[in-house]
Amino acid sequence: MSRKTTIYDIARYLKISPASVSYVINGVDKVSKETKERVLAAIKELGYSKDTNAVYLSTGKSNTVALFLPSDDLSIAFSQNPFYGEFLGSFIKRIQRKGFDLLIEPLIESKDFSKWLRGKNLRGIITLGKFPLDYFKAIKSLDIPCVLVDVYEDYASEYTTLRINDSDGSYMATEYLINNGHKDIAFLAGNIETSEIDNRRYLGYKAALKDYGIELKEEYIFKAEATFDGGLKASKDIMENKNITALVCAADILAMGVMKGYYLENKRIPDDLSIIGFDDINSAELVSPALTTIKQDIMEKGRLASKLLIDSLLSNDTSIKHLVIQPTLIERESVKKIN
Amino acid sequence: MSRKTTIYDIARYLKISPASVSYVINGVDKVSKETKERVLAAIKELGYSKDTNAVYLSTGKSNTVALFLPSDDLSIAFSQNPFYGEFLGSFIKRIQRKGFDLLIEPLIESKDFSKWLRGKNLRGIITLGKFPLDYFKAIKSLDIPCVLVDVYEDYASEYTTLRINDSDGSYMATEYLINNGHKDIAFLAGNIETSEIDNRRYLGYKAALKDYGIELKEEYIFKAEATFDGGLKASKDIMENKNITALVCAADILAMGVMKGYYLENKRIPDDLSIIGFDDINSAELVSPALTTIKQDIMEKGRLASKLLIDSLLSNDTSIKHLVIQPTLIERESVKKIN
DNA sequence: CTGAAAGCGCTAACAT
DNA sequence: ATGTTAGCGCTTTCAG
Repeated sequence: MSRKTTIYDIARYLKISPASVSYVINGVDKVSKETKERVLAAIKELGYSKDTNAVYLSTGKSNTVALFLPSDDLSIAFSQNPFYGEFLGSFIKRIQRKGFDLLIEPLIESKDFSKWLRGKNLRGIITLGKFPLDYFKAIKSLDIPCVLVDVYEDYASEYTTLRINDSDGSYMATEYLINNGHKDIAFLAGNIETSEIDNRRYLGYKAALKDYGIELKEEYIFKAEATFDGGLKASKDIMENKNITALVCAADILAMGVMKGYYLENKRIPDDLSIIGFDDINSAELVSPALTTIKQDIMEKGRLASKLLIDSLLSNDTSIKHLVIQPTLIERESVKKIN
Repeated sequence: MSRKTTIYDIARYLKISPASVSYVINGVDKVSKETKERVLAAIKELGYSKDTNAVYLSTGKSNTVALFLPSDDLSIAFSQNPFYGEFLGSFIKRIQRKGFDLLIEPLIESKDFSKWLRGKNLRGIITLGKFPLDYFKAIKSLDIPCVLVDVYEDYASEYTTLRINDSDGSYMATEYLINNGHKDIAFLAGNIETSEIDNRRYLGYKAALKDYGIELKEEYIFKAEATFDGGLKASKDIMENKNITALVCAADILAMGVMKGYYLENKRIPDDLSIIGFDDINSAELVSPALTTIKQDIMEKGRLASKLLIDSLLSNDTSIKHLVIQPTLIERESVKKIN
């Protein structure tokens, strides 16, 4: 494999200066039409392509954007949470189309996070989920475009953010149940106290009940570890309360655990319990009955995230923006009309 | 934000030469213990970190490894195939631990793929799935370490490859069914003729039947589009043949489609049909009944892929290796013992 | 053991 | 319109 072609090779070949070559490559309008064409031809002929590293070194501007994930173990993160992969795919597509490279970084444990970060020479940053405040501060001190996806803490207001409207989502879910004749509607979530997302989803449930004049019963609120097994365990408790006809879950995975619990007890969904999930994960339409759920459009999320970042990258506009995505109801088979 | 610290800053600060600083940074044994310590201290104090771009420019060796995916649309690839995300997570973890950066690239349509590739200055390459031969040739001409994951075509033998043992997998599946008393075992796959993976899975099924003296019946072989809907459609045909008691599917997603079909007809799995899948995708344990399946360990796959690549990267050993991963049977609820 | 200096490929003044 | 040249930050001979 021969050495790669540089602008010097082209310049020598054409007996012109490297600068001229550089100009045509970068579309700087300083060269005659004729040389421009000759250069373009030579580029093809000699098989030239730009060395991005050299460009960076010269301009000080890298083309690398980093995506930070809130896990120190990427393999676990991606395998347990299909959301990451989907978001990544949607995000990366557009970011690359604009000529940026994407680096995927786990949440590294490091005192020198700030220093480490600086050494990366990033052009922009996007984070997914909750990080220790220190990390955000370090990112901020870099003074480069940055967008925070799915962070709900107070300090997020100082950054450009993107998230979905969680309370609207569970409001819709609850309302849908009510419209299907349900009054005894339970709610199942991970932890309303510690998870801001769960809390917001709870608030939507609560608001819907209130708006429809249905009393909120303390004993209709269930907690579980936010996993399939958590849902499975919770199903036992839910079954015990014979009055409950419907359940809104703060996550599909919980809903599926509950469905499993009912299946194992030979009870039927939606006959014995109407159930509605949240997220619309891939499995939601695979299970039987297919899960009615609140969909958060992850592809859309990825698209918006990249748009937010790219706009800021290209325009050097660092003003703070907050985008909220509206979820939608996906009607499938797990809710039964009663009365 | 102040300019980043360079080795010159450190050198000036310590009144030594940049070269010495470079030496200690790279562990070149040419500096006195004393200056070494002073440099190390200064690095901490001044907050220095290496500029990888400059290193590359100087040495010509980049630290970037690229992962190529066989889709021009990454968002679709990742969302439809959770496998990608999981593999990525597992792979990236180890590759980063060794200090390499990972670039994720879609299958770009380009006459100049070869040229484009060269401009990326990659240190190593890993591909996932099937690509046009031209692409592999271009990669090969780069003469850098490269590992092909899940490619079954003949030319793959010229590269280092990694795949699972598909025929063993379906052999195990079929054998398991036989051991559970089944004799009338159907097989469902995407397309045995065009997909080498499907073909191998078919071969394992066939071999198991033969070894156990069960006649292979043409009418027990079903074809479907390799999707959930494909499985759903195929379920109708399978139901019609009342003799069939069990089914081995070449993919979990197909199995789930079939399960859905049975559910919609008010038939029960595994009572009306025992079913076994292949892959162990995430949903496999979420559905009811949970799907018994052949697991291909994707985390393991990612780990081995990174090991293969890293070994070759660090040792400059470009000898060709072929690794085959053994799948395992995951016993769940979708197979019933009969007789 | 330490330093000077050339050079990696490109950009962007500054000259011509 | 085109050429010259000084960096960007680092590595690496080659001298001292």
